[in-house]
Amino acid sequence: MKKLNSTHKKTPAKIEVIIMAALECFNELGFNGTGMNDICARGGTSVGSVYHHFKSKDQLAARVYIEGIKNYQSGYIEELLKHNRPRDGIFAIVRYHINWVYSNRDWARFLFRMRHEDFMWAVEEEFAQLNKKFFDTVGTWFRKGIQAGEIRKMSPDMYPPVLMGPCQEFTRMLLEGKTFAKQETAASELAESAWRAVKAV
Amino acid sequence: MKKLNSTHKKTPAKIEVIIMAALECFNELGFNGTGMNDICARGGTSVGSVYHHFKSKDQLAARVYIEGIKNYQSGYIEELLKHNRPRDGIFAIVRYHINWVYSNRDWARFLFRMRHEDFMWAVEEEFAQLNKKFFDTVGTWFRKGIQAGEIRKMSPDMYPPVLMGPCQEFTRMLLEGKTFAKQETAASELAESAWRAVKAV
DNA sequence: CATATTTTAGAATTATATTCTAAAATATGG
DNA sequence: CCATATTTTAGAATATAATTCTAAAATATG
Repeated sequence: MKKLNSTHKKTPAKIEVIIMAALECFNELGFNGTGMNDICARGGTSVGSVYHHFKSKDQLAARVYIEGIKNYQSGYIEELLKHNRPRDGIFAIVRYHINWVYSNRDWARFLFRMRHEDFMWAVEEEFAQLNKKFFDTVGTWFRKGIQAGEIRKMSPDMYPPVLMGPCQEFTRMLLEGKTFAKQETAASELAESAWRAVKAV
Repeated sequence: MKKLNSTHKKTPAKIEVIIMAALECFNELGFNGTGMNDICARGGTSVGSVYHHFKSKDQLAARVYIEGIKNYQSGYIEELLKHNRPRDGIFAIVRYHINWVYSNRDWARFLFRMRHEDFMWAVEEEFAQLNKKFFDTVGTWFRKGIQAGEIRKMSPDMYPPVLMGPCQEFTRMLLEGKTFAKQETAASELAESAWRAVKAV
């Protein structure tokens, strides 16, 4: 009559509820402004329950972050791999980034705001792993274009900032309410800029 | 025999000591990881004293931020105004940004990490003011180049991200230990990229 | 020098993240 | 379906750390 490590059927759903409640609270009240109370209230659950599923407030926030970054990265890779020519790939990922932020504002806001929070140490290892895989894939894709002479040579570390820096900054402004530029305009102008910055000619 | 609002001679020095102690603690231990205790210990002062000069931990952190951003922005403007040709100005500010980060790591780390912290609401107004003045000045400078046809036309909101986004991302990587690129290499490659992205031809 | 004001110090208070205990719910072998 | 080991929930108790408070010390100025 012994059982081990089984898990109740509704547990994954409950965890998801807590994560979404946490995401909303953190966005509305900030990390420090959010009490475990607030999360429990919004998720319709109890302190004990939350602590049963998550080791700490930090762990919880970190899980939220991982959830978001996974979604972003997987879509990014999927989009990139649809294309072969450097120019097409660059336009695609810039567009992807901007669209993703426009249609996942809550997640995007959380990812931007929390990128450097203390609690990220709670998932340092996992986060590094995700990033490594992500940058490896992207790097491999771009190497083709560089070797084919379609993308100009720079120190390898410069490509990510040059390509994605502008959309990062633009979407940051967007989420801070500092710009109301149209999605379409932004996407095409930033993609064009990125392409000019790296194309070989 | 009545006096009002006078201030002891050593007060400004003390405030500076507290600010530097706070900067170091926050960088080493994170905002939440830092106790008022830690700051007092490092600054050789007492809780009561710190609270006499700063309304709260949030206020203190926010003052540190403002101190740092003022230094960064004033140097930036000074550098930009030394130049007249768009290309020269762009090279100068990219270089300035990178050099500033290399030679003010502590401040830079703090500014990056804390940009979206809750406590920034404590100085929202002042921060907005600084940014407005900063962007106005920069905007005015660039408008010349655009009108002279040396810089291509884009939505106005795109210039800041296109010009500074790459160095922002690069220096972020630098502070996270994700790159060891040489200061000189980074500066020239990123400046060149920025110039290609916006030049008219 | 006298005294109003500012500054310092540290104890007391308050707020809130975390731990703990026990009850309720659930899964599974029989 | 039953018995029971395990997981999950709940909320009270505890611990930690920010903030407030009170009084003493230091300082500026008429």
